[in-house]
Amino acid sequence: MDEIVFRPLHTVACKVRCSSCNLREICLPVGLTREEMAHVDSIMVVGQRKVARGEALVHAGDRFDSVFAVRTGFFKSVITSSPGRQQITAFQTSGELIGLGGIDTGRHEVDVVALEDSQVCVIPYGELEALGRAVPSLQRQFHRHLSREIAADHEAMMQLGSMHAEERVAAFLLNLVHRLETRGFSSTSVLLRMSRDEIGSFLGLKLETVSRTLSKFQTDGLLFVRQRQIQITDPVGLKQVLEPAAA
Amino acid sequence: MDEIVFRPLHTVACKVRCSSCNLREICLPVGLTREEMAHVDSIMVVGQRKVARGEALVHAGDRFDSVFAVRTGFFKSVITSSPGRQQITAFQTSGELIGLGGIDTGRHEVDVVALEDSQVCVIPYGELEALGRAVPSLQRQFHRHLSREIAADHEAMMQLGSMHAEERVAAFLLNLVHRLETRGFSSTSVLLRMSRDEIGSFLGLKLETVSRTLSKFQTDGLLFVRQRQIQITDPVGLKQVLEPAAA
DNA sequence: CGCGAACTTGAGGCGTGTCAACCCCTGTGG
DNA sequence: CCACAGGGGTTGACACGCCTCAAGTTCGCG
Repeated sequence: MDEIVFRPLHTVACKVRCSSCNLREICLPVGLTREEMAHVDSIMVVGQRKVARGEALVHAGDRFDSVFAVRTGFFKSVITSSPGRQQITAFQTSGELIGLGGIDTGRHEVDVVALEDSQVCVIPYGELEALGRAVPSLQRQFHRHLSREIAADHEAMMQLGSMHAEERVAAFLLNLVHRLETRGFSSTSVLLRMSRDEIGSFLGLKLETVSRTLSKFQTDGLLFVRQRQIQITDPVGLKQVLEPAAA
Repeated sequence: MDEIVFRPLHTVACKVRCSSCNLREICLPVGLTREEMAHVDSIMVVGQRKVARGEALVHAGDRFDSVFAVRTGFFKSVITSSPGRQQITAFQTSGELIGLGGIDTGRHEVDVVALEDSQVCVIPYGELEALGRAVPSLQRQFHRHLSREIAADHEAMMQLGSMHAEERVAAFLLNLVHRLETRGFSSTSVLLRMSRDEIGSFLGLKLETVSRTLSKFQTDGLLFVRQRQIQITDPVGLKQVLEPAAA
């Protein structure tokens, strides 16, 4: 009811430059030369958008015309088929691209919701395509991002299809911590941005099972849990949860 | 022990032309004009390769330098993490691309195995990239294929994460039949190319559960099963398995 | 300070996994 | 042409992991 009313609903027409972004080593333009990045900056109009916690960045069914790169914050992508049936397909954080599943049909296939106040770059897909033709290494990086999402989805399928609850939760935590570590955060301490229910939706488990599993890990001395704050005390032990029969 | 010995292990250096391929309306070059397709034919060296039933097209860890388009036959893509833990991530048939998950790392992440004697086009990735720059609509189609795989993986995650056994099997059959229908096959009759065990691996179920579920569908009058031959007698009923509470 | 949402923990039920026996189909060799 | 072997498929009995339902606690936010 307050400031939300005044915030524009769509893209802020404020130009953002990749070359001066602190995510340039993680995000779309990884590995571009200074000149290439300057070229990208000069041609591609990248807008910026803020999304408040709980708000949707895109809705399923929306026309697809841009991909989004997370600058700051945390998002979930949720697919809904039959009413009531929902599945979180990914959690995205800084430097990760959102909306890639919509290129094919021209419509977004997921709802994307901010889990905390966040900021994204809005990258018009048409411009990205055109610029990819002019800057091969940008094209290459875009393809790598698409491919990375495919490989990540396969890993998620592996977890959903062939792991027990403890293994799924362990894999989830290790994956999350690893991604955060790449971004300069602690490798042993995480503040979860998502609820137990959301973790469960991603892992194909109920929230109670997630909660119980975290409690068990604490009992087993692998980590400390206090609500959404997690401190991993035995990273090796946590990895061993994934090894079927350790020596 | 017979002719297999004489079949070259790698790509047959035989040029294949997209323009004269009967899959051109389904495969990578969908929607290209006659001129564009001629251009593609003249530049891109697409090899061909035969893969016998049970043989691997690629192994996980292999250097990635080509994507493959299925011409004829059927494949499974299997990801293996910890020894013993396996997950089939997809079944591919004619017109579908294989190996897209390997672009990012430069190594294939899956084993791809033929489920019947098959033929693929070998599309060198470097050439595809270059040609995409020259032919925008080819680039667009390639992106759409990448995006389609992402969306398909999300659908698979939805099945694995939030459906019961009956729903998964029904969704699997409907998806399979739909894809085959697009290729001109019957929408009610399928000859499964994969074993119960392989279906189970894809769906996150045990082979016994797959078998039981198919039997139950038969008892319920939705279909006839005889080994790998399936005749869908009540397509509407089968779809209703996916609707939580039908009227 | 108090309400509601999120989380934890317990008890019991159900769906799918496990283990095992049997059947069917195919291919092979006598 | 039949016997046999073997892999794939079916079916049953039972076990167990996760879900369901429910009560109680903690935390965050207005």
